Amino acid sequence: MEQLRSEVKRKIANGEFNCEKELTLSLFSGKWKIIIIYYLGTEGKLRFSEIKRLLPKITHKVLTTQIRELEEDGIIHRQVFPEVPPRVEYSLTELGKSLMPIILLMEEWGKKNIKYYLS
Amino acid sequence: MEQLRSEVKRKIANGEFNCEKELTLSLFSGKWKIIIIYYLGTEGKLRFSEIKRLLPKITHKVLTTQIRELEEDGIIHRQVFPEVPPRVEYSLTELGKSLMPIILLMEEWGKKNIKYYLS
DNA sequence: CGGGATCCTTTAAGATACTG
DNA sequence: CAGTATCTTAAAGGATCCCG
Repeated sequence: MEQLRSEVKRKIANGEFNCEKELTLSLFSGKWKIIIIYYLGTEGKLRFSEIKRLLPKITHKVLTTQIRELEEDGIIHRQVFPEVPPRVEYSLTELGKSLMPIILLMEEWGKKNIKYYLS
Repeated sequence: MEQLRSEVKRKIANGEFNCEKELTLSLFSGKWKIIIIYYLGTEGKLRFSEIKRLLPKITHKVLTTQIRELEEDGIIHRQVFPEVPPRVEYSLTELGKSLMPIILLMEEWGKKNIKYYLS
């Protein structure tokens, strides 16, 4: 993997994590990150506008930020096609793909236990 | 389980979750929550001051807040012993215990992949 | 189409002091 | 010992506008 210039790296360097699970959790910490990773994991690759369509309530700028951070953390890969208008496709890196079991477990837990939070 | 008056419940009611994994993730979302749940999961039960000792950098007030939210979300149980000075013991509820596999998977992922974020 | 810059608002977290 | 109240700070998120 190429060199990362990520927040995670900075937090490790500054001793801001108490343990490794906090590192993992920090990768999901952003209002839309887990669902972006999930969609890329199930769809394979998606264009910027396709992700945007899947998340109608996210704003353009926020999607850009979330994607950029995931990229800096080595979770997603960005491929630019030099066309006009530009086309950009996103996909999970191998590291990103390895997060899928965690996400699926969270999905499963949520489906099973949401009943405790209803009404 | 007794009635919950939690943030999660409110977010469900307001349609703030896109999917069930976001519900699950929200339970961990607080700077110290995952490690508090983890310690209670491994230690069984802990007093307020014991948790505080395990997390030297947390402030008194923030610990109170994190604990209170976890309690409202049905993740931890609070038992007060009517003594002077007061003694309060915290432990995971069954719902809280069921989160442990997710946390352990995150811990494992972090230990395995932290190398990508070092140097 | 995808992205960056600026400004504003909201929320979480931290500091501090006080209480039964 | 455990908890509450108030104030301040910092960061995330969101609105809007402009650009190749």
